[in-house]
Amino acid sequence: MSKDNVITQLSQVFRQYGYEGTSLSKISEATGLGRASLYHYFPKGKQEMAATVLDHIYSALEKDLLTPLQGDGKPADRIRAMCQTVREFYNSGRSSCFLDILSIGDAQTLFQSPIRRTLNAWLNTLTQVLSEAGLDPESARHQAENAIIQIQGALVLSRCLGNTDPFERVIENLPETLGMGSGE
Amino acid sequence: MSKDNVITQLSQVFRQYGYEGTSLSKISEATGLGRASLYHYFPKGKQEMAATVLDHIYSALEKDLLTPLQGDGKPADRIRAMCQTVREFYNSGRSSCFLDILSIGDAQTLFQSPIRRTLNAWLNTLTQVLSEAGLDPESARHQAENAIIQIQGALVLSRCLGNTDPFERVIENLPETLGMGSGE
DNA sequence: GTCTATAGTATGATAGAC
DNA sequence: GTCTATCATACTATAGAC
Repeated sequence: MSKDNVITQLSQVFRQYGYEGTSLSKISEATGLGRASLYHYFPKGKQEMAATVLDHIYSALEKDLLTPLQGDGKPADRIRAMCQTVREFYNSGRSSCFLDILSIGDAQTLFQSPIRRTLNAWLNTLTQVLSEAGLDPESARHQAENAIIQIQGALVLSRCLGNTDPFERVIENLPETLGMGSGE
Repeated sequence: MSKDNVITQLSQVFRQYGYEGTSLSKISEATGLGRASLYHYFPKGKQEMAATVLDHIYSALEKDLLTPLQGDGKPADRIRAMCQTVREFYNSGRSSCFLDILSIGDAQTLFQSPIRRTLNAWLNTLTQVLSEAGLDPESARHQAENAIIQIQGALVLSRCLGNTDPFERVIENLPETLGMGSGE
């Protein structure tokens, strides 16, 4: 069992149950490893597991979202590509966001710096793209925030209702919401 | 110590720590009651405590939000009143939403029906008001969803960033986002 | 109505065999 | 690298005194 494989399984448990709701027993069951075996990969225990997950999230964000967003296509095309990646990442609205989940309770204090780092990276990159598309700095920043607000809100609504329609609709309409319906 | 008083304290703990992150010790500390004393008010224990909180949320929503929304003023005025109530309820973005928090992990299964009941009541009432304002049924429903999506998303963003600005901005702009800037 | 005491279980973590 | 066995602690919940 490779560490990357373990982290992937780990992530799904944390994202579903949250930090305090995730027990080593649940992780043990999900990975097939005994509770004690997990300490081979994560000597500092549960806290290190969640921190590692957040680290992987940041890397994935950078690789699959931020780098493409900084590409050289039309801004509108890059935004559309982002929407597709976002849809896949959140499993069409069936999976929650780690940043939402891991910003609750004691986890908020424990992981606020990686959470803010990740969120700010996304916000800043989006702001830059929207600036390139012609928005003034303040509007660009606000629209970047609006995009993430809509994604997060749609995830919450879809989770509460047990229905992916709100998420799908938000993702579908996000490009034109940001003022890039078809052209640049 | 009245039961209503206990419920108020309870709510703050659940909303901050989530269902699994809330221990009877934390509740005991917040209320000043011994762990065992809590069973006098809630014989079925922790699960009944959270269920009671959700029940209170529903009542508060109905009384402070839905009834005013169904009043006889202009739709735009009623929406603006809702925004002010929402701002107070979420403590200007410093407090999380119970529906977000209690839809995670095992709590999702335990409380999905009161959560959906509450959310649908809000959505349906908002849809009705937006219909009165002249929107066709489909648009009214979508705009109602959009309002709640923006509120929930802004709460998540503000919580993650430790900054109430996004929430404040969303609430400020919500009326015009819904197409009722100043007039009808 | 609130308490002390405690039962029974689950938790995160460690030691050490293989 | 994975395991069994175990520790110390925290948890939810209950019994019963006052």
